[in-house]
Amino acid sequence: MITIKTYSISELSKEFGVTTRTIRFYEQQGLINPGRNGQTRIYSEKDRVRLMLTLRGKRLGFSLAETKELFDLYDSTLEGDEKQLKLILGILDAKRQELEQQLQDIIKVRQELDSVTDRCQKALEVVVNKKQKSA
Amino acid sequence: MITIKTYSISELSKEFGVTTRTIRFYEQQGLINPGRNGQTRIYSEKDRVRLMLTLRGKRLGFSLAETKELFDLYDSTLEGDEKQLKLILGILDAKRQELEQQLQDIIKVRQELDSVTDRCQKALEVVVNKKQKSA
DNA sequence: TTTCACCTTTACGTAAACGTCAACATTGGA
DNA sequence: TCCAATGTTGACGTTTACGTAAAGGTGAAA
Repeated sequence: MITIKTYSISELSKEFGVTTRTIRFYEQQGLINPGRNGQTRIYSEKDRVRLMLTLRGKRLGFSLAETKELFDLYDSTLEGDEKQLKLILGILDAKRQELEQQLQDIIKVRQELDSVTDRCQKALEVVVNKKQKSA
Repeated sequence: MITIKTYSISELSKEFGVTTRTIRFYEQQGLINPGRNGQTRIYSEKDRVRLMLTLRGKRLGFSLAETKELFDLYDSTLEGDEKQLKLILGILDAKRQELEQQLQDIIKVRQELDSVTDRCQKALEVVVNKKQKSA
């Protein structure tokens, strides 16, 4: 007998630190597609992964619509015709470029943070020195 | 005579591809602080840089409030006392961790994009092969 | 059996980040 | 002189991503 691991909404909510409202909202937006036991939602591993991916996208500033688009693309790769597949490849490439831009942004912001930290530490030294002298 | 480079709102709007409404909104939120010539706003290089940084932050999913916080931190490093400076250093560290998380996210999403691309290209090959055989 | 904890739907509320008028000032050219 | 471009301040509208009740079903434990 094969048993497939499933999750309740509160399990997922705890694991990822989001409210159940959020999870239901993502379903409403077509990002996840849990099964049902009567009225109650049952989440599969696939749902869990998609939730994870959705949250990861969010951290990168992806809108839910963008993430859904990627999910739909993923699903459609199995049945697309030539034209469709080439279109998908194009979109994927655009996303990759977006990510590259973000990577560059991160590097720059990191530099800026470092520079402010430096400046801050020097200001701190000055203050501490003054305190020592006055003591 | 020293001349300092200034910019009009439309110049900046064109350079960065945002509407003038957006620039005025950022001012209202305290992110930039242009001078005035009568009623008309005059933007300095500092304003231009801050606009650039704000937009960069946006691409990384920073809220305007967060970016403003960083600007305020930057400004306050020049006059902070010890306690204040240590607090700032703490906040900077938190931001750095956030950036690290984002970097990890980007790497993972990039992998996922690559994997979908792969899958897509293989599906494309299958389609193209079929076409050749039928020809 | 009642009291939880946990689940559900429906629906209105809200904060952020602008868009989109409206109505008006000012300024450099034809 | 007048007009088009560019600027200004409100102020209301819109989208996204949920928050927050309200009102109720369900199963297990006490």
